[in-house]
Amino acid sequence: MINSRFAVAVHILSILALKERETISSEAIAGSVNTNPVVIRRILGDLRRARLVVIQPGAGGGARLARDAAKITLLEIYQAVEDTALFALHPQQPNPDCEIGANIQAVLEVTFDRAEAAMFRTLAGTTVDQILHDVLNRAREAS
Amino acid sequence: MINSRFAVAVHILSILALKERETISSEAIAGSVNTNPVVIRRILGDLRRARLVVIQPGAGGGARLARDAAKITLLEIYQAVEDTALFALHPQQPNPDCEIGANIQAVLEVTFDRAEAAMFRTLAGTTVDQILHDVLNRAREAS
DNA sequence: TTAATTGTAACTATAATGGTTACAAATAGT
DNA sequence: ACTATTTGTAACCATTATAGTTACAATTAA
Repeated sequence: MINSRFAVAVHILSILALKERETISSEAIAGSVNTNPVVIRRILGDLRRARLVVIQPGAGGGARLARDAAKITLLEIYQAVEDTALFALHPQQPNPDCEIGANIQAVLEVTFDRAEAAMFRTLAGTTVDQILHDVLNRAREAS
Repeated sequence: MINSRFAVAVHILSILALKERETISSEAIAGSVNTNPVVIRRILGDLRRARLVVIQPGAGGGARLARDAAKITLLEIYQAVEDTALFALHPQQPNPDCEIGANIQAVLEVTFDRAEAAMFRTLAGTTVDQILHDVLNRAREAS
């Protein structure tokens, strides 16, 4: 299972998209996500390194989007916060003296890459802007 | 990251596909996977419950495919050994008093389901038979 | 100068993961 | 009936991942 950092990262960027041009503190974001501000700052660090947000340190500081929300895809967010491959191979190297053991990992890698790529394509087809609009539509319908 | 049980399960079924109609013990499989037989038996238990293998207990017992390797897809294997959703949501419920917090999870679920479904479609397009043939082709090329 | 804020290290608690031992139950072969 | 083999599963262990927390130096606005 892909951990919650990705879900939280999308949440963070949706907040920044809503409050465009404002600078939002990790504490304010933590209030919406319902966690500790340090957890948010760690994820914001990944997003900053991926050039998705700009962070202003010091008093009155915080984060804002580095570019328009319509130009940030979920794939970019995923790659900013996840570094491992989607599928794990064997915990130990299989037996190289077995016909299957010697070759299964190379074959699985190709298959796994294809499956991961399919998932990536759908993430690349959704932007932060779209997420925000879906969220606001739901908020409107609920009221 | 999806754990190694899926990779090992595909490995197991490839062995059973190679030794069609034979009954293979968890110890023999463990020798190829390079792990403890109990680890194999646990995964075989999932595969049996999913009706992908048939297991013969007792002396001379072991596992064999429940049907032709060309009729077993990687998606069936994935669903046999994985029970959680691909993407985790937030560790804690987001703040329901925040417009974003109150609605982000419902929106993410839709998006995550689409991404997962795309991955599933590619897994459904590959069979154990194809994996086995790719493995054997590599084995031949390497010799 | 002060207060607010980030960045990061260090630590904790909990859960997931894979491996191991142990043993009852089932079964084949004699 | 006896023996040897094998599965199924519980119990436990070590390692790693995960998320949360405290603490504090560095940065910055006012």
